[in-house]
Amino acid sequence: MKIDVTQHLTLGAKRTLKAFRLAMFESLSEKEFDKITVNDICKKSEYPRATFYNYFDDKFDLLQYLWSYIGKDILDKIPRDGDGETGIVKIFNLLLEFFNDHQELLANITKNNGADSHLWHSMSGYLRHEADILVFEYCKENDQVKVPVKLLARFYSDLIIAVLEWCLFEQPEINSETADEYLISLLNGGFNV
Amino acid sequence: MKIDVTQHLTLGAKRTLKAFRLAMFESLSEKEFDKITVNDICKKSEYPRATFYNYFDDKFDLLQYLWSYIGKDILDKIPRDGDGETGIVKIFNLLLEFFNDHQELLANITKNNGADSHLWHSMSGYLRHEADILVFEYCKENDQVKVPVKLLARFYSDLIIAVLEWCLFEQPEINSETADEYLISLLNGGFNV
DNA sequence: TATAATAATTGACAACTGTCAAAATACAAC
DNA sequence: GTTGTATTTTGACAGTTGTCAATTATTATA
Repeated sequence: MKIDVTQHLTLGAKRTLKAFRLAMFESLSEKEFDKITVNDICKKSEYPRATFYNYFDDKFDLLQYLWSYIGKDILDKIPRDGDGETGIVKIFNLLLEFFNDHQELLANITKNNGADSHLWHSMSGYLRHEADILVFEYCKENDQVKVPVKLLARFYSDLIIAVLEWCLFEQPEINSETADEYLISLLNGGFNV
Repeated sequence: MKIDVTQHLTLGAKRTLKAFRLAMFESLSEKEFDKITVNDICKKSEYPRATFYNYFDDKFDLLQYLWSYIGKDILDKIPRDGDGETGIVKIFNLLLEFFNDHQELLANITKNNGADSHLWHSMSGYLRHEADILVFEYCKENDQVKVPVKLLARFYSDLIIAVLEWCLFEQPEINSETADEYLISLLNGGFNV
């Protein structure tokens, strides 16, 4: 990203960002990500290529920005002051709920691409990163563990994404109670249940 | 990959594959992956671009092939008939040992790129995939778990890669006993130790 | 509202990408 | 060895990428 979207943005910048965001989102429902070119985005948004590169490094960068824009909705709902296991389950449930409420977004991702697509990897990478930051806050308090806190947080965010992926792609008809059971089972170690 | 390297290869094909493999490996120690172009690889290997595209889809594809070629060494050492927890620790130890024995490879990866680089993601993605297949075999036997076997295997392979990454990038001076402790702690759930 | 400073937009450029169909080479059967 | 077939190699092409320095528009201040 060439500019800092957390800083104050002029009207023009907001307008341009919005146009690129929408163009990418629309393109994603039309063809697979690999086939989308910066030219496509520019034709759709009616901006010349050079303008695109004033804002983004490349199309991957725009995608990342799109996720973070969409993701704001989820992140705002998550309580900052959770406690360990409960907090993790909470984050997981909010993510699962988010995708249930945004079927058309999930459809876009799955449409021309599977769970192995660059598209999902990009989105799940973003979610994992955000989850990692939150979980780290939860773990910090807990100092009677043998494992470094940063590693522990990574472990939990990996787990959240793994179960989320399972629910979205392998078992879409799953109910949220079973999903939570899976999560908690793994949280307590798989072989020793 | 445009050809099937598991089938019989002619002398010419082997020669060409080797040239590209070595060119990529050498390039990786010279500059960061993002900066390496297909042209660079072709200049180094003394083949025209079109020949490159007869074998690989793009430079990412060549990289993937390079990992699988290098990875053969590790995979061959891993026992196919492990049992649950012990098997997972065994895989982890072999991976850690492999990187200790191949410092120069790890140096290449780390040189112009961190743990967040495309380079390491590509390699760890390959290792995770291979670990997943092996772990799945280990888990299949165990039918008293509440969680789907495929999800369980994914969970364990994620864990192996997470601890491996920790050892290689965050705590390179770690001894293998502590590393195993971390792994086993997480294997039994983090909060409940 | 006039002005200076700042930010956004632009077309043109050189380099890189991936794909042909044609040419050259290697291979197997006789 | 010669022949015909299959594979490998090749140069040339059209399209895409990312970067300039120059131009235009927008903003804040007087």
